[in-house]
Amino acid sequence: MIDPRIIREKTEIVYESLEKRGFSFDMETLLKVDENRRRLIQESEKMKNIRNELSNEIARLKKTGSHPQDKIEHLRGIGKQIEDTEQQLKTTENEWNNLVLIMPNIPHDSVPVGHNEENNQIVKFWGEKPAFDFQPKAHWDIGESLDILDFKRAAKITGSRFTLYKSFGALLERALINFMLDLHTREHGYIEVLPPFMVNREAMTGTGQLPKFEEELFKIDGLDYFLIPTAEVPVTNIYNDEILKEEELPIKFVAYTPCFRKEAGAHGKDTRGLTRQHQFNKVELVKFTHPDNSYNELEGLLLDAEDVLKRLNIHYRVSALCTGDLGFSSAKTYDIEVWLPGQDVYREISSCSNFENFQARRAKIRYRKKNGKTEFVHTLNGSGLAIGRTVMAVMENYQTIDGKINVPDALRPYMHGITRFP
RNA sequence: GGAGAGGUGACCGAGUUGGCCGAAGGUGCUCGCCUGCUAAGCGAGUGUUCCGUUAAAACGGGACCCAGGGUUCAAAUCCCUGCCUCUCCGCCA
Repeated sequence: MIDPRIIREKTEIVYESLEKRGFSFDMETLLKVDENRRRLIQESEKMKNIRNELSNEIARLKKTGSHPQDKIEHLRGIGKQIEDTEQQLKTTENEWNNLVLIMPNIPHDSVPVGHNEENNQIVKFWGEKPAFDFQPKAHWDIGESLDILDFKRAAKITGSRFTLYKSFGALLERALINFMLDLHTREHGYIEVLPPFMVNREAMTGTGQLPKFEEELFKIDGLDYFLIPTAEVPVTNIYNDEILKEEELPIKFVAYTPCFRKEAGAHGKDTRGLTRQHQFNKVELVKFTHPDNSYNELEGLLLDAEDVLKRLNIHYRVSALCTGDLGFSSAKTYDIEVWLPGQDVYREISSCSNFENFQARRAKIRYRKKNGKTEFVHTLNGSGLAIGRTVMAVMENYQTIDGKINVPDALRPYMHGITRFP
C-alpha cells in the first residue's frame, strides 16, 4: 500500500507511476472518497468529544447525589447521531480500502520505463551457452525417455500441469532443495524457516496477493485459508503487526515450500514439461531491512540467488524488469533467466524484488528508531531458486549425446554418489 | 471431538458491585547521578494509531486492555459470537 499522504499530497507522483506502469486506476474517485472519509472522521470525533465530556460531568453530578435526567436525554440523542455517522464512515472506509488495496506500488527511479517484457533491460550475463555436438533435447523428452518425469500419470492422478517425479528425477529435486538450503544458511547467512503451506486472508492481503489476485489462488473449501503461491506470503507475514528492533535488521530468512498457483491467465501457455505447474517447489529468500539500505540488500539478494547457478555452472542472464512488467507490489525487480539449450530460450528461474514499505505498510511491520519513533521496514524477496525450473536447467544443460544426464559437481554430495544417470 | 480455565502495555502482573483507567506495581529499556572495576544504589523518562494544526518541535482531539457485535448517558470491567492459548479426557500421523 502506498502512503495515503503521498496519494493525497503528491498526487502527481502517483499519476506518473500509474502512467509508467500502464495501469488504469480511478484516482479521482479515490481522492473524493478520501476527502469524504476524513470529513466523516472529523464529524464523529467532534461528537465523541462532546459525549466524553458530558459523560464525565454526569459521573461527577451523580457522585453528589443528583440525577441529571436532562443531560442523559441529551446525550442519548447524540449517541444516535454518532451511530449514524459511524455507519457512513464504515461504508466510506470500506470503499477507500477497496481502492487503495488494489493500487500498485510506485516503481523506483532506476526502473527502466517500458510497456512490456521487451523493454526489460538485460544487466548482465554469466557463463556461456554450452556447446553441444548434437541437437540438445528438451527436458520433457529426456524426462520421459529416462522415466524420471511422468506427466501422463500425474494428469491421471490430478490433472494437467502436475508432474510425477520418479527415481533419479525425485532424487534430483530433493537434492536441489537441500543444496540450496545449505548454501543459503551456511554461506549466505539466512535463517531457515519451514512455514505453514496455507495462510489466512490477512496474510495474503499483507503481501499483496489479495484482494486483487484471488483468481490465481487455490482456496480451501469452507475456510478462509489459501494454499500459498510462494513462501513469500507466510515468511513475510512472520512479523505481521510487530515492531522490530533497529539493530536486528536486516533479518534474513530462507524457506523451502511447495507453491500452488492456478495459472488462470496462462491457458495454453507453456503446457509441456515442468515450466508452468499448478504445484512446484521453491526455495525462497526473504529479507526485512532498514529503509536506508534496502537497495544494497537487493543487490546482495540477487547475488545470493545467482550463486546457486554459478555453483551449478549453468549459464544465465539477469534483467531489470521495466515499469510495464513490474509486479503489483514491487518497486524494483531483477529476473534471473537461465539458459535452456533444449528449448533454445532463457527462462525466468528467480525473481528478486524490493517492495520498499508497500508490504510492510499492509502487514504493519515496523522497527523502532533511535529516537523512539516507529517506521516501516522494507521487505525484499527472491527465489533462490525455483526448484522445478532448476531441474529443467540441469537436465537440459547436463544432457549427453547418449541420452544420459551428468550430475553437476556441486550436487554430488546430495546424490548418493551418482555422477551420471542412468 | 468432549469438559474446564484464560487472553491487559517489550515482559510479568493489578484492576470484574460499570464512571477522570491508556490503565497501579514490578522487571526490562533509555538518559543522568553515584561508586577503583563489576554488581548494587539514587533520580527522571519510557505504548500504538488516526484526524486536525504546524515549517517543525510541540499541541488539541478520537480510537485501542485478543477480534467483531450488543446493553448503557458511560465498558478493560456486563451480555453474545468468533479466534487463539493452557489443563484433563477421547482420537490420531
